[in-house]
Formats: sequence, structure tokens, C-alpha cells
Amino acid sequence: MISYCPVALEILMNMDDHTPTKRKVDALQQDLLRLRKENEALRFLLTAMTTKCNTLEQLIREKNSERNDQFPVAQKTTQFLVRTDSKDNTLIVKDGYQWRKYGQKVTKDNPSSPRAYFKCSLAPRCPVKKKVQRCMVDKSLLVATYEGQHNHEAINGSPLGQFSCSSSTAVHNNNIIINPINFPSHGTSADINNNDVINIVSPSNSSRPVPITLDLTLSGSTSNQENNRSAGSPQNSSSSAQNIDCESRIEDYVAYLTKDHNFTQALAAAVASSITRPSADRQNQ
DNA sequence: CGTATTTGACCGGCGC
DNA sequence: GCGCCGGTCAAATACG
Repeated sequence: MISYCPVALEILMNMDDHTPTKRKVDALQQDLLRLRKENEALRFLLTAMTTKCNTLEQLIREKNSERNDQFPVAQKTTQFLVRTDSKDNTLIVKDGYQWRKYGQKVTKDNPSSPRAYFKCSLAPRCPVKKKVQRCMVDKSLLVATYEGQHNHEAINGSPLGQFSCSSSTAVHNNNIIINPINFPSHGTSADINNNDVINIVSPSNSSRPVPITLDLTLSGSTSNQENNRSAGSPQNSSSSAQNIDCESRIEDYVAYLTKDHNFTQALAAAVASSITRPSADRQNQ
């Protein structure tokens, strides 16, 4: 992975064999040799993991198709992590819809923060429900689980809806919404098959937040693309103009987000999970 | 006074 | 059958 300047090496190699510099050159050459071997090993590992990923991807596709055959209209469940101010005790996630709270329950796995139950009250017969609970390990994270499909548009008329949280400070911060692929959400019952995406709201310096979806399903799975459009999440791919706008800003977002240590950590956890989970699932069967 | 929220009771699924 | 637990209901309460 590391290369040395060939000109510098040439100069060094032309020096007297008996100088201390020659010994340095030998050491460097040994280093180079060792790093090349390391590089080869890593390449081999990468090839092996890519092969494994492809195999697992195929397996997952087969499993998903079997599952869809058995449960053709399974209820869509989408889960988000919303970063808020840890001092903000409310469980309000402003996502462009209007919600009526109908219950609250202390769950066994996270007794310190109760789970709130909401129904969509924007349309009379909208079947969508939402559960919101604070993350046990990181109190600044809200775990929002959406179930069902809206039969209407969001409150602001935008088919995308808008994510923000109740705390104004969080809106001013990098308001990152992450699907809890490998996060210890504890007690949320999201459909695992719908969790292979990371949903991100753009940094607040843009004029309005536009959710982006990073598909971590190792490409090729159309079923997950469908799931990403589930109305439980405030997204809609039908707006081509917004998609074009979104695409044109992806590079900016990537540059911005990769500077965010929290984001890179979450992304690393998500990627690791997407690689390791299928094999773990197979072992459980 | 109408609407939203809170909260204890109730129900059903699941494991033992 | 029993107990546990998550989810829902509905009466009481708060709020504008």
C-alpha cells in the first residue's frame, strides 16, 4: 500500500556499499518487500471477501424472494436514528407528518427511557404508526420506527417530507439520521430486511434537508430499492427533479460527511454489519 | 369547550 | 396454565 519514490531509491542504491546510507537502503528495501507481501495478503483478503459478499448477496436475494412469496404484502417497517440534543427530553421527531400519541410504555430492555407510540393523524384513515424511543447507549439518539404506508402526502405538501427533531440545537448541528444497522437500538422491532440502508439528511448549511439513501445491500437487490421507498419513511423517488438536485449534491455531502468522525464510525459499523450479519444469520438457522 | 396528552388497565402472543 | 412483555385502549387530565 505504500510506495517509495523510484528516483530517490535509484540515488540511494548508487551510493557506496559501505556507507551507513547503504544500510538504510537495505532496511528500506526490506520494508518495501514486507509491505508488498502485506499488500498481496490484503489484496487476497479483499478478493476473498468480495467473493464471499457476492455469494451472500445471492443468498439474501434468494431468501428475500422466498419470503416475499410467503408474505406477499408484508407490512413495511422502516427504522431511523435521529440525533437530537441529549438534554431534549421530548420524543418528537418532526418528519413532515402529524402524529397523535396513543400510548407510552417502559420497555424491559431500556427502562430508563419509555417508548412512545404514535398514529398518523394527518389523514383520517392513515394506517401508519410510529414508535419513538431514546437509544439506551446514546441518549442523544432517538430511534424512530415507522410501520405501514401513508395514504396521503406530508404536511408541507412535499412528498419527501422533512426530518428534523424537536431540539433546535440539533437542527443547527449536522442532523444525521441513520438506520440502526448495527446500533444497539434495544427493543425496536424493525424488519431486518428493511434495515440495509443508511438514511442521511443533508447538512444544515443547504437550503433544505434532502434525505439521501446509501444502499448497503452490496448492489443488485431491487427489493431493497423498493423498500427504501416505503411510505413509512418520508421519501419518494417519483420526484425526478429533486433526485437530480440530490445527485448533484452528493459529492458535496460525501466530502462533508467524511470529515465527521461520528459519521465515519457509524458507516464503518454499518458496513461491517452488512458483511458479517448474513453469515451470522445462516449460523442461527 | 374541543383537542391533545398522559397513564393505568387490558389484551394477545410467546416462552416455560 | 401461568407469567412476562409489548402493544393498544380509554378515561382522566392538561392545555389553548
